[in-house]
Formats: sequence, C-alpha cells, structure tokens
Amino acid sequence: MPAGKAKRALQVAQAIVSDIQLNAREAGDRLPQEEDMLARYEVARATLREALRFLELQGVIQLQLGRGGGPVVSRPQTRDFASSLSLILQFMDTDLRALLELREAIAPDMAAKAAARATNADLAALSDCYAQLERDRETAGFEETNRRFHDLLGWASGNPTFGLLTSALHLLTRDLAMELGYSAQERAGQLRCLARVLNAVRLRDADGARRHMERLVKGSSEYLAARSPELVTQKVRWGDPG
Amino acid sequence: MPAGKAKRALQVAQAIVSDIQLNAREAGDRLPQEEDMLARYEVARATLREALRFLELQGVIQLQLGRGGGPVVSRPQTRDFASSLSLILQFMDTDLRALLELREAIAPDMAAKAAARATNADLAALSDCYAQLERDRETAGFEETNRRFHDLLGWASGNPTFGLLTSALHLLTRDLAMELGYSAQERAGQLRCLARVLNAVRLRDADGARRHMERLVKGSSEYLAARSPELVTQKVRWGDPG
DNA sequence: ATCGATTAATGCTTATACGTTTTTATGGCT
DNA sequence: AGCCATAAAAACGTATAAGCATTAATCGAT
Repeated sequence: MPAGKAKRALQVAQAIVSDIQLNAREAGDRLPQEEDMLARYEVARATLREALRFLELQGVIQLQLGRGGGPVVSRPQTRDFASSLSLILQFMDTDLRALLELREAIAPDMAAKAAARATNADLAALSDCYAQLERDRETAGFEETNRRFHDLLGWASGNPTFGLLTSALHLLTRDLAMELGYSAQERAGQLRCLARVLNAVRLRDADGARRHMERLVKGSSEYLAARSPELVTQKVRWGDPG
Repeated sequence: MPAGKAKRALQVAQAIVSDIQLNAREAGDRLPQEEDMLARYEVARATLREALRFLELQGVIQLQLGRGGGPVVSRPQTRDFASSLSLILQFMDTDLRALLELREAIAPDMAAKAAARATNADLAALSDCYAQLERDRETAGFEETNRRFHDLLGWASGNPTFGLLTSALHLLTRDLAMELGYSAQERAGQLRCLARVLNAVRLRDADGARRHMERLVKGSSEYLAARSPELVTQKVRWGDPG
C-alpha cells in the first residue's frame, strides 16, 4: 500500500492546487515565480519543477517561458478529462457501443434539468447555436456545431458534470467515428429532434425535453450501428490529447 | 512554443502504453528500469519521470521503490479515475449536489441494463456482495461493500463505463460525507431497496430494477440533504492521489 | 528451517552549472 | 527627438552528478 508516504513532488502539487483554491486564483493569474516557491515549499528545484510539469500535464497551470514568465493558472479543459477517461477506458476494453449507451443514459436527464434551470442567457446561446446548425446542415462544420449544442445544453443544466461528461463522450465518439459521416436525411431527422428539445426547454417542459432527447440519441446510436456494425465494436484508444 | 516540447512527456507515456499493450504485459510485470528507458526513448530524466508519474496517477503503472523495484504494470482502478475526476471537478467548483444528481441520472439505467444482461456469474457475485452487506450493516465496512455492489452492478450491466462512473461518484461522495454517517434506519432502508433491485435483476425485470434503483439513489440524496443542508453545497476537492 | 542483520539495487531528492527565451535597456544612427 | 539594432538581464529549461531513502535479495547465526 503506497498510503504510507505520498511522493514529495505530488505533495507539492497538491499544496499548489490548495493555494490556488484558497487564494481564489482565476485563470490567467500568475503564481509566484520559482525562487519564491522554492522557499515557500522548501524543496529542491527539480522537485518543484516536477510538480509544476505534472500540473501542466493535468491542465491546471501553464508554464510560460522567458523573462516575466512563470506558472500561470489555467483551467483543466474537457479534453484533459477526455484524455484521462480514454486512457482508463482503453484498459477496460471499452467499445463505442458503451460510450453511446452512456450518452443515452445521461443526455435525457441533462435535457430535463436544462429545461428546469436554463437561464435566459443559456436560452439565447442555445437558440443561436441551433440557428447555426440549420445553416450548417450540409457543411463540414455540422458535427462541431452539433457538439457545441450539446455542450451548451450541459452547462444550461446547471450541473457542470453533465456538460463535462457529454462533451468528453462526444470527443471520444468523434475520434472513433471520424471517417463516417451522417447522411443528409439523418441530419434532417436530428435537426427535427433538436428543435423539439429546444422548444421543450423554452417551455420549461422537463419531461418533453427528456423524451425528445432520448429519441435523438437513441436514433443516432441506431443509425451508426446500422451504417457500420463494425464501428460500434471498435475499442477506445488513448489518443493524442493535443 | 512549449507545446511541442510539453507533449514530449505524453508521447513517451503513449509509447509506454503501446509497449504494454503490444507485449501483452499483465498486471505485475516489470517494465525496464529508468536507465534503460532513458536510452530507449532518448529523453531527459525529468521528461521520463514526468511520463511515469502521469501513468502512475492514472493507475497504469506503479512505481515501486527499492531493490528490484521500478515501474510495474498495474491496472487502472476506480480510485485512479476518481482522482482525475476530482481534480477537474475542483476547478469547476462542483459541489456534492452535482455528484448526487449525476448518480441519480446514471444508476437507474445501469440497473436496467444489468437486469437485461447479467450473467449467472454476475448474479452470483452480486448475491455474495449483498450477503456481506447484510453482515456489515452495522460495521465500518458497510460503505466500502456498498460501493463494491455498485461496481459489480456496473460490470453486470455489460457496460464498464456505468460501473466506473457510479463507483467513482460513490468514492467522491464518501470523501465529502465521511464525517456524516448513515443512521441505522437509513441503512436498513437502503438495504431493502438494494434487495428489491437485486431481485429485479434476478427476474430480468429491467423496468423494476430501474425504478427501485431510482428510489434508492433519490432517497439517499434526500437523506443527506435533510441531515446536513450545508454538506450538499460543499465543493469537491482533489484528494490524496496515493 | 527460521528469523534477523547485511548488502545491493533502485528510485527520490538535492545541488550545481549551463543553455534558451523573452523582456528591457542602452546607444548610435537618421 | 525618434527609431531600430544590439546587448544585458531576468526568468525558465535542460543536463549531470552525487548523496539519501527504501526495499528486496542474500547471508549467517541460532
């Protein structure tokens, strides 16, 4: 059991994270430079650097080079989480079908919560995004805009975890299903469902939003399974998170 | 641009993962020691150590100290994923309520899928776990066994992602609600619900399993909220990743 | 044969020196 | 005075070596 002693560098990393949290550091704020941190945490420079590089890998900070540079507070993004997720899923031999199922389980509840809690700003953003979706219905940007719509819906749900998960799942799914596009007919069907979801959210109709979203994601999964049966059995692989 | 260099550690990490998969390394196998890896990947020591640290936190390897030590292949466990999750959730200011909501969204579907797909081996494991739960109903081990039950249910659902998420959420919830135990009465109620879920799974009653699980997690959430209203607004914090 | 002390291998931390990148200041030229 | 180029400085980045800490393997005494 490694519970006996945590590694010094990780202890320092945790201390830095605590410091960021306690001092309410925002993204973009500069942290103390190396010299000051050396005195503050009483470690050697290599140890401090290991902690800093570790946090950089996790997306917590960014290291800027040159004079006036130093550690800058960042915010772990969806892709950082998606990277961690895909790594563990690779070792669990998870396939695309599992990802789609999870999305089917989460997305309807997310839509319901969004209907109950969306602010006016959320609604405006969703409407804008939907308008662009209709404009992009036959262009290559459709997928990205589609992902953004689900992302916005997640944030509108008032629960960051929904947005985090659905967005990460979308990224991983797209990694696997990249070569396979959607037909125009399928896209039209998706747009109809999305319109119904959006309308239900506007009307604060949680149950309607849930049902229409359920139909949307189920339809999407079935479409992929029908188009390419081998695709849904493809295993998740830890892709380059850059 | 540090982007090219910063990803070097990730490239090395990916190479190590590929090596593990290609050579079909099992958990417990030893990887080459640091010196050999330095020559193999032609990177600086700090970079290699960064890659190894990253993989250690993700649970892919363990770094064992001392003679005959070195990097040892492991298998990412739920707690490794929970650690990564908690780090990003901390920076999203996620509170306990959000975790509970997510669990409410996932657990019912997981139970339904388990009812549809559980093998006989799964059922046997679940029954054993439930029996131990009844034995542990008034001991400190109850929570851990409870978590294991959800983990098993996830595997029984045929979709590892369900088990991974619910189990990780359980761990994080427990970290926050540690001081606040469950009353004997509440535990008895949870046990009754679990028994109904287990029975529904045995009978292949997907809808029943979903309903009973929904009631279980909803009840658990409401219990916590009633016992300590401040608790559910507590923020997730990155716990000790050892 | 078993248990305890010794030894060796290995990662962890520290220490120091030098290289790189960016900002800032200087200084001569127009 | 104003402007561009070059040099200096401030900060991080990389590299190497040495000692410390920890643990497995080994050896020896009971």
